[in-house]
Amino acid sequence: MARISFREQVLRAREDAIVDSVNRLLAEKGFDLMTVDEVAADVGIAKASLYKHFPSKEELAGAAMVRILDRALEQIEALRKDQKAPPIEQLKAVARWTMKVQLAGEMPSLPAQNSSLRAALMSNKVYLDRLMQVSDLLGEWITAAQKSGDLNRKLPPEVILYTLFARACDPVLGLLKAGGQYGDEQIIDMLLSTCFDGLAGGKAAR
Amino acid sequence: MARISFREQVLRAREDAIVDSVNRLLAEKGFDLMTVDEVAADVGIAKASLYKHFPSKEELAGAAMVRILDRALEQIEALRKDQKAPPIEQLKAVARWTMKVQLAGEMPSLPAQNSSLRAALMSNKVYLDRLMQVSDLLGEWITAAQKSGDLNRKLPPEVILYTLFARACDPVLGLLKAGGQYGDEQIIDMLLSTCFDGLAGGKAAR
DNA sequence: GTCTATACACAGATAGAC
DNA sequence: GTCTATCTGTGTATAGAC
Repeated sequence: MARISFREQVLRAREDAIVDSVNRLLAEKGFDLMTVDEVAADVGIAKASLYKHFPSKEELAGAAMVRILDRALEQIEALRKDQKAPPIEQLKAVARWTMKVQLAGEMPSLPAQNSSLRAALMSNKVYLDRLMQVSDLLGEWITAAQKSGDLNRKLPPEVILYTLFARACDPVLGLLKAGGQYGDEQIIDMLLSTCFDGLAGGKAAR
Repeated sequence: MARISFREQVLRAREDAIVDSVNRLLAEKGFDLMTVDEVAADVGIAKASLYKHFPSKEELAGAAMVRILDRALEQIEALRKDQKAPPIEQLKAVARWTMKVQLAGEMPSLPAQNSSLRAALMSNKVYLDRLMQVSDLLGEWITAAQKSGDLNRKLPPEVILYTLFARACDPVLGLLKAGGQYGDEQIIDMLLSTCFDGLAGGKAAR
């Protein structure tokens, strides 16, 4: 491992703090409503200093996305080491983690519409790399679960993958949480049920 | 029915054209990225004229939402007259219609985060009224379908309702359409399957 | 009610001193 | 690399003539 100077450590720590703020603000207000001024204020530095670390608002968002994907990869790797569970359970565990993060207000979900943001992300190699890693790992579990019959064989794996990804920004989570009638675990259990067994109930309801 | 002057008819037609544009732009770029200038340009009138019809951007969005809810109510009423189908099939038909509208680029979905918009909608009586009407009608079908065992009895009706509403802004639709591998009907069939029977496949897969 | 022209606010990004 | 001060563009909303 390369040696890192003290100066660089401080720099890393600061950038980490920045990404922390961006992550939270992104989860709270979304990309369009988050302002760079807010980020700077939240970190406690001047806006111009922010721009020395990240060249644009889009890059800020990209860094936050890379980080959440890294956290996801950590989770996935940890699950892979506990080999005991079958693929379907691994997938449910990942989905559960995703929802937990969202309910905790730590899921930076981006609008699919903003074109400047999309362009920036699509040319962000690190982001694309992480996204592909996650997709590949989940893809393995998906095809395995389809082979064993735990997931519907008629569905293209792609569709299953997208559907799982979409759990990260499912508005139902927020609506139920805002309703205040259910605890986080309860909400997650219900949505896991609707996701894997459907509104009809599938295996579980009969 | 009240008599309507010619002048008023022209006014109505113009406002209809405005809401048309807002609806499409809202579906295309979302509330935050849609600008009033664009709307005006799209309708072909000056921005100041727009503001004579609607007092704010939020009201514009509200009008578009009222209209899509009215279209939904039309659909629902039409289905109610064809009494032949059981509640579960009625619900699927509504979900199918919702997805079709979204794929056609005519579903004005709003960000859950924008607070000024939320405030405006929550004090928009017409909007709230339509929303409640739709909720009530769907709620009847939901409880009936639960009674007959076609929908999971363990799920609170609220959760089912929200999940169905969420189909109107499901990002998976857009992703699959962008992929270009599947036709609209195919996409809708797959997502209807995952929605009601789950990723595991439920009744359908076995 | 429709227009042109403009006020006003604010956000992203930069300049330049330290 | 951090700051204060500023530039520049753009978006919502209005003024005021017709």
